[in-house]
Amino acid sequence: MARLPVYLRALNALLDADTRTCSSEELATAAGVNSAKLRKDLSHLGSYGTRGVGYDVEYLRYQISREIGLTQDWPVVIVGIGNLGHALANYSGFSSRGFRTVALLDADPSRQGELVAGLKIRAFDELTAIVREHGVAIGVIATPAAAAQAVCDKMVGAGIRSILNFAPSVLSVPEEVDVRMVDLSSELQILAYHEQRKSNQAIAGGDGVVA
Amino acid sequence: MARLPVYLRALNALLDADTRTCSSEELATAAGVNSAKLRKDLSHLGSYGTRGVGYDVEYLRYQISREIGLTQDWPVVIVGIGNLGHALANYSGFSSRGFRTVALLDADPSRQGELVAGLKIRAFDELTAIVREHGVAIGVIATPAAAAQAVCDKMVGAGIRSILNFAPSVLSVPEEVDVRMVDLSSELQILAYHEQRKSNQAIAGGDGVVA
DNA sequence: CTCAGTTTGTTCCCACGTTCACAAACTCTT
DNA sequence: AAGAGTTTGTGAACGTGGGAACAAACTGAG
Repeated sequence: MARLPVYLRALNALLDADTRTCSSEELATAAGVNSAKLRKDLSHLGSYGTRGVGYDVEYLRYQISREIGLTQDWPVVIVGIGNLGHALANYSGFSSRGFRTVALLDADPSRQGELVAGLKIRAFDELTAIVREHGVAIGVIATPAAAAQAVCDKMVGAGIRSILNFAPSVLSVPEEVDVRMVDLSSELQILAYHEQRKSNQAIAGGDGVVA
Repeated sequence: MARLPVYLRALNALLDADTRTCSSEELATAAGVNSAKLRKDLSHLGSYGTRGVGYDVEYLRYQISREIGLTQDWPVVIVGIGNLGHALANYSGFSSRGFRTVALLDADPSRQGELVAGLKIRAFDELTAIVREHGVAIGVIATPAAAAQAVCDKMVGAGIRSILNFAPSVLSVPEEVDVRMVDLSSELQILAYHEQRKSNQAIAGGDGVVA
């Protein structure tokens, strides 16, 4: 379920505030969802709450971590060390949550050898060997759109089965491979769409369509 | 609709390949969706296709751009110029799609004055004045989680009504304000979740739960 | 002009996810 | 020990979104 990471974040925040137990209502508010939804989500993992009391924050946190798979080590490779790849390599949110960046790859020879976030940028050709050596299952694509499909194909060929794609390009992959797409400019466009509708409503008091 | 930007990308790709007209089937494949869904989405905008022929790529592209609001200018401010803010400021996908970054803001005085992507980093205090001056409606938050809500509140106070939040923190805003959240580590966690289930299936041939 | 072929726009149906509402279960006071 | 007060887990209604299928509309050939 895509909301588990949100719950996990909320639980971590509660732990930081030394909260030992919490109700579904509190946790739901912190996570920004309905409390019934939260309870149903959690009940799919098992009965980790106590009626009349609530949830033990530490215990629930561990159970969700385990469910997501954060109790194990996830080696990750990042391909495409431009501005975005650079930022991702330095992003503390990855390493602090059980993800370990084992290699940074770039096709541009002039960048290879450069030190980013304590790792030397290596040649894209080394991908297969690195995946084999570290047992990498997750790959991050931060290349331009034109290169994304080729990088993806090589990742799949090397055995990677989960891909996080930041390139604005639809990837075609075998069925057993998961792709999650993060398109930064799409997000802005969606905001602009809603913003425009809000403006039109303010002006026309309607849907902005002139008959 | 959240899929319009995807369609727009696909149409741009078709235009680059000098395609004048396309069927819903082609466009749907390029966008990675079902053709019936695509037709239904497009029909919400109006009847821009011709039965027996298909859609005029250029015309449809313009109509979608107009619907999203890309025919107008969208000034944007980015707050928090760390690794990620830096990458966003340099990200060509924003400027090439009608979004104009008018200011970069950071609370850290030692960074202020620094030149990033042709813009000088300015003090966070200047936010309200900048929003007023440029008519900014969209704000991007790329600060640490701890600062996000305060930045958000100041944005809302200054009149910003659409916020793109990269900080891993749930923002509370008035109803009329839109927030889109992009949580990079959540994306990785969702991948890890699926990856773990795939591994368990491969080993146990079941759901991985031991009775 | 007519008819076969093609493709859009739309209707109908289904499945999923969300929410409400309530029973089961726990705590604490008296 | 019993009852009042909480809070979880879940069953049932509801709404939304997706997909198949079909009618309407266009093209082109004969």
